[in-house]
Amino acid sequence: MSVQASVSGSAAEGGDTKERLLAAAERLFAELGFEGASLRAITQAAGTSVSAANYHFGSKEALLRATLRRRVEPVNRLRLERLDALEVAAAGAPLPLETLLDAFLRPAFEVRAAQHEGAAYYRQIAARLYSDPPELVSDLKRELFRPLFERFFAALQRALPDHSSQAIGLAFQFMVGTLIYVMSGHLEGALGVGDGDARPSDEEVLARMVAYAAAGLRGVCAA
Amino acid sequence: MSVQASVSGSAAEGGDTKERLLAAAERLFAELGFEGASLRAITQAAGTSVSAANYHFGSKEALLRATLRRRVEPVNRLRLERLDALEVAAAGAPLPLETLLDAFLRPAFEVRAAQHEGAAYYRQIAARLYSDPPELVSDLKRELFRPLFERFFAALQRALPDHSSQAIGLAFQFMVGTLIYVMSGHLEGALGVGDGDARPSDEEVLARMVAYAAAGLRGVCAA
DNA sequence: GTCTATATGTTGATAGAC
DNA sequence: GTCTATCAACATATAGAC
Repeated sequence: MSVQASVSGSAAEGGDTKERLLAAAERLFAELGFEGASLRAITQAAGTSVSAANYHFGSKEALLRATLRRRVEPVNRLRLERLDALEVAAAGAPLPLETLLDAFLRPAFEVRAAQHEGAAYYRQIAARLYSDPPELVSDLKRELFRPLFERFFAALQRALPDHSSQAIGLAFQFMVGTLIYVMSGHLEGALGVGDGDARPSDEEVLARMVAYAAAGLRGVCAA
Repeated sequence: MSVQASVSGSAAEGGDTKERLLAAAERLFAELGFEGASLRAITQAAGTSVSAANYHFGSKEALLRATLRRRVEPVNRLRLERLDALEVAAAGAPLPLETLLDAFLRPAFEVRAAQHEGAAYYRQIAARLYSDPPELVSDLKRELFRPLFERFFAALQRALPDHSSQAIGLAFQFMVGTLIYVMSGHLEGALGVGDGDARPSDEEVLARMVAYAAAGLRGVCAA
């Protein structure tokens, strides 16, 4: 009965169509951009049809938003879980700056490393949020990042009580810019980073980023 | 003779076709991305035809590279001029870190501010270099940035003699990520930056960036 | 140098069978 | 849910007149 139904048809090949579409869309959007990746190429890579994609997502734009949300949400959830845990443990005391920055930065590296096949494409997803047509993603950006930003901003203000909120806000954005750049894979092939000898590991890059951002945040007021 | 020739034909409307094409392409590539901006839309905005664009640039891809080169080259020229002048004045002594960073960062702001109508679109040009299909721009990136990078990297090593070259290389890339983010206009509309009260001026942002990057570079070794 | 006209392919979305 | 077939619109590039 239901066994026969699940075996018949094209759903039998393992993995449901919706998930295959998300995976293919992620890869092709990352490689070719929103306009460059045609719905036909995506659905062909997913082993399905254009109309199946429109059935599941309604439009190409909605498919883009679904791919972005799928990757960003777990990172931000992890960030907030870490921050919650740290604040509970600190029992009201301000968190050390390095600890706070690590809670914000590390999840991006962890989730990227945890993607099996998506790892190679994950790198460009964050960048797309900042280069694809704003009308497609600005609402999504607000939805995904506003609650996160407010929590970390408040924690930074407690960690740096002598800083103006403008200085903290700017420095926080500076750090976000660095993170997007690194997550987009621009360190690979960057001139002068690990030239000749060893390319730095994720762990090295993260440690340097925390040190750089912490020093930068502390020093940003010496303007 | 030549006067008549210059008056007749469609070149008389002021501003030559090539320049109008570059201006229109810049705007539409910035707004819609490489694939999103059609050659038809660009040539129509420039008041000319598709075949004129292909005559002047050969292909849509070459037109993209020309728009990028047109904006990036003056910035890098200015950077190198400043660095040359500073090193001559220092007569062999290492340059102060803040001075060096200012020479790298300020030209980006200056050139952006100097564009009359291009200013609104300039912001996304740098970002496009880092999100458009790599095969279209990676050679161009190397051509435009390698000589620049080598000069500034050497100057940074002299300014920070106790830092490893890996630490300097990474921190330099961190700063580049911040600059691209800021030049891409993501500060505008960023949550928590100048919310309510005054939005920071270019001069304020630049001063904060120099202070942030200088402190970050000095502190990046405390990993 | 610039145009009109056109060749040739692709796009996103939908209608309707199953 | 997924398919095939089809639509109107649009793409890039070129040919050839002027």
